Amino acid sequence: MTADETTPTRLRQAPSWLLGQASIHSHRLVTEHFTAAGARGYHYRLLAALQEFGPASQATLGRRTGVDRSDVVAALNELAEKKLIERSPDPDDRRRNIITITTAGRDRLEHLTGVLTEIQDALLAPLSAPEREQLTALLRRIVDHHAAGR
Amino acid sequence: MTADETTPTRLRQAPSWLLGQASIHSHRLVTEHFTAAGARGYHYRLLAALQEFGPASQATLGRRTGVDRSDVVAALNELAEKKLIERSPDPDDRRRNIITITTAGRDRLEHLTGVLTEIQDALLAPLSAPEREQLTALLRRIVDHHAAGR
DNA sequence: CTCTATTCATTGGTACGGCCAACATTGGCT
DNA sequence: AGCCAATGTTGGCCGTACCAATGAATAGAG
Repeated sequence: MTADETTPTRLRQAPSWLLGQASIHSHRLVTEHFTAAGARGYHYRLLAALQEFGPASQATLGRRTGVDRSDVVAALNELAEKKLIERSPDPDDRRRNIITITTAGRDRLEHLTGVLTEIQDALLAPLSAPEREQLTALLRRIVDHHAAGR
Repeated sequence: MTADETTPTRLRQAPSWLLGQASIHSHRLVTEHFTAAGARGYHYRLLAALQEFGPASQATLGRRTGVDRSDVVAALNELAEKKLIERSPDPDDRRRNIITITTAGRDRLEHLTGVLTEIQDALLAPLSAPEREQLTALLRRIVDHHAAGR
């Protein structure tokens, strides 16, 4: 057969490897579905933050979404071109821009959220509902643990 | 407080997000520890495949480790410089190179395997032993599922 | 046995995500 | 007034995953 495609045991055993591989598949799904919808990960993150917490400065958006300040700039430029957000100077602090989501932005976010839901289903296809929750809970604990250290 | 750093609910809920975040932390741990040891992910994968399955062509190595053929070239160049592998032409098929792990390569692999073990511990710190197995099993099923479709 | 398709190593380039350094502007604190 | 911190922005780096194209060489079909 294709013993040619067997993964070394040392790798198969390591959770870090499994995590990475799973993340690759996940990332591929997200990229495929999102690019088909004309978006990418950063866009969704920023739109979601704006929708949930309302207008904010770019720095705050970066903190909420885990996107670097410098990358926020580029992503917002792209979103602004598509009229999904608006950038206006903050009168109370002239260093800042106040970013606002537009109606078109909300619509796009809703649409993308639907896409995201499909993605989760494809990603977790082999797992039952309780197993999915189990996995989510375990992952959340890992993420929280490592996020705690800043 | 820093409601400034709250992640949007839509993201926190998505397993793809959690997977990605966990993978980032995992990747950071791997990178830190490995670069401290003078290696990187690709090196370990290739050495592990050579150790477990013996000498192989570059294409085969790529298939076994999930590394693109073109990236295998670069990684093997680096490993060859450090005398951890040897490249020799295949007399039976002059298109191929036969890659062999050296004694130094085996030593390095053992050392890196130790490093990897430490990494797993840091990564899974918040989980109990049975929880770690649970997570590993769930991840494995996801990875296998998506790897099946090539 | 020839012709075609496939495989191989290699080069070079793309995309995306995470990250860092620097800079000028502006605000807060004392 | 003076210093430190925060902000937006530019420009860059790295790692990982990819894809396209090339020339050499082999395998398979006829």
